[in-house]
Amino acid sequence: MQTPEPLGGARPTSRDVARAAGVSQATVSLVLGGKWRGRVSERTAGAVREAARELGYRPNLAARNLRLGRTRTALLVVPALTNEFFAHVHTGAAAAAARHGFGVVLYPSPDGVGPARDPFASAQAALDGVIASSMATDALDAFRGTDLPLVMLDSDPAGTGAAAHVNLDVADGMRRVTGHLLGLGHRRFLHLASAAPSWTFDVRADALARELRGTDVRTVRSPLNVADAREAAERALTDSGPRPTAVVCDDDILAAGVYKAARRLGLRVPEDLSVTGFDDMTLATVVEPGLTTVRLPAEEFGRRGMEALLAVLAGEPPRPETLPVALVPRGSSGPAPAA
Amino acid sequence: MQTPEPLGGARPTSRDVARAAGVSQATVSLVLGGKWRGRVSERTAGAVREAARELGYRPNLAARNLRLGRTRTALLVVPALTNEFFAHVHTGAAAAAARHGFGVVLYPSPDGVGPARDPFASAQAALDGVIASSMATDALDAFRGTDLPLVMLDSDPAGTGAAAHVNLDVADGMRRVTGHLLGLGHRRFLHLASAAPSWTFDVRADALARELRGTDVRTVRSPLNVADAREAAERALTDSGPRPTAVVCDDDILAAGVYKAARRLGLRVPEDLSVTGFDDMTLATVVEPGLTTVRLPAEEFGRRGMEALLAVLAGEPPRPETLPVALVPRGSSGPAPAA
DNA sequence: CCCCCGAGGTTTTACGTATAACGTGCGACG
DNA sequence: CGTCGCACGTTATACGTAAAACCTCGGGGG
Repeated sequence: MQTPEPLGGARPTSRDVARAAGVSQATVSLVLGGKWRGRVSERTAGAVREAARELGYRPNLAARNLRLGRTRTALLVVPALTNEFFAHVHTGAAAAAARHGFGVVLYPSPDGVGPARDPFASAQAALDGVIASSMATDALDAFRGTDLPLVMLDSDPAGTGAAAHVNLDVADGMRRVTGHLLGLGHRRFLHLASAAPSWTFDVRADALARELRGTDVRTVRSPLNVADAREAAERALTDSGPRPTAVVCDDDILAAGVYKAARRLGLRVPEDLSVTGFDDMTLATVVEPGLTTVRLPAEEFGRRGMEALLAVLAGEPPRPETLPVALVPRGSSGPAPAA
Repeated sequence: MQTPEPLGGARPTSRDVARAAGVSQATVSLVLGGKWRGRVSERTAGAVREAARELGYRPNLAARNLRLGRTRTALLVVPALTNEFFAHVHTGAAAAAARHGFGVVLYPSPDGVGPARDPFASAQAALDGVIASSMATDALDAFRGTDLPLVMLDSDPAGTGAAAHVNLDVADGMRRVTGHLLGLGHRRFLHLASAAPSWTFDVRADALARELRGTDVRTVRSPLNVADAREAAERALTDSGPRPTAVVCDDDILAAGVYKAARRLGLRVPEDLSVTGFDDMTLATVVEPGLTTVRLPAEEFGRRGMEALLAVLAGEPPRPETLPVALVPRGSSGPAPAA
């Protein structure tokens, strides 16, 4: 009342609130921090809250972070948000973070536009911890030498210096895919694998090899985009030797490339060629026929990653987790063509 | 050398570096801040840098932010990153930010999982400014009363309290679409519009109405997902009256729904029904036939938004921009069926 | 009557950084 | 020969918050 809100002035500080409420800055901090029970009278607390509201007071996060030595901010390191899967991972992580008063900041992928030599330069926020996907290990090197707690998403528990791990059971996913196709009579396979190196793809390849032992399996690698995948698939389906009757893809986007290749070659899906994907993104329901694929719980994945990090920060022992996946049969997989 | 790096110790501060280099903390700050020319000798500067490297010194961002009163961090407010368009916007904004030593933090969408009542609670980082999409105006309300500089992406320059605007020329995009379809002989249209309220969709609707004056146009609204779009389209295509020969969609994802509806109804695209989208996301190249759509420069959009914010922060006058868009004709649009 | 205690605050300090203000020698110049 | 100024640093301070340590006053027990 005495001093009306300064018009062009800067943001009010806790001291301004204190002045307005006729108390000391410490009292403001106690009341607004919620630790005033038994230390400040109800009446005074009310006055402080009123003054804070009146002035539109917002605590200065930089000052708070400095004082407390922590920021309630986690860094999420993923290859690219334009990959729908990681967009969902982010959504889950951000939601879990928000529930605990945490924020999430993204580490821009190195294959993204900006070079961003120094990871901390782009992640301006001071950090409490890091969550990283196994598909972004190169970016992760930048964090060696940092004592930040690290949670790895889908990576080999051995070797990484991570404090905790959350994995997707992609081996089981691949087993379900191969089981499904074997049951449909397929014996000649093409494995369209991701060219990007990552533990998760190694696991898929191992599981596939183990399950399809004794059958005819060829492997081709492609970057994760439709054009390259189409080209790789077209080449593999036209070269010498008996043509595979099923193509198992490491990712839905690769499967979309196979659809394109099949159309060019005059092959019908699934009558002439069965196709399976991995991830179950929007894409899988949009293509015709719908894509048989493995549904990964992306949001849950991000959520668990964040919860694991919060647990580590709280000093709780890391409890390794592996999330189940599910086969989603759609129209792209059918009986193997007779001979 | 004297004091080896403390093993379980905390992060070294600039004072630790100063001690190790035998200088004062101020000198460390000067050298590492790059403002030492003419103030510190080459030899001393080298010693400081050496000591910093030795100790693995990282400046405390919270302290720096507090001291400088700014954070070099911007908030990006978008509906959902799982929408590929906004993932690209983020990529562009983050890249431009990184080039200027800025970081980007995302405001989790309100329709996302976490409620996140207080926007600043989830955006833990202190902020220098806000970039917001017109499709997230509801979330924006939370920032009223904040004196943070605001840049609006694709919104009406009038009315918003934004310091700058960057727009996409979606009216021109819609004109190109309608011109394309009119040229192919179409005279009966269905406009599958977004149910989400946003200036950008109003502009599209206005442009469409203006260009198609004198023809038969019906409008149906749908949320931005395949299932709802299919249902809406199927209903609109089967109700009474002469069937439209072309469906103009506000978004590629809606167009994917139309594909599904057409298949159900036994209509061929484009022979019986032409379909157009908007955005040109991955989806547009994956469907069969390829989707005729309007390409929006999403990454550039985000880049310009961030650059506009940086300009505002630098005190430069806001220069309104409108980015051009392009029609991408693919297989989904063909001549209107005879009669 | 004195001492202690609890309620209800206040004073003070520290977090780590950037920078304004302030020395301090030494060579040069009037 | 005084002193001016430059090269090279140092000392001191402020940013806004949280919280430990401290004060003050009134009442109750010994």
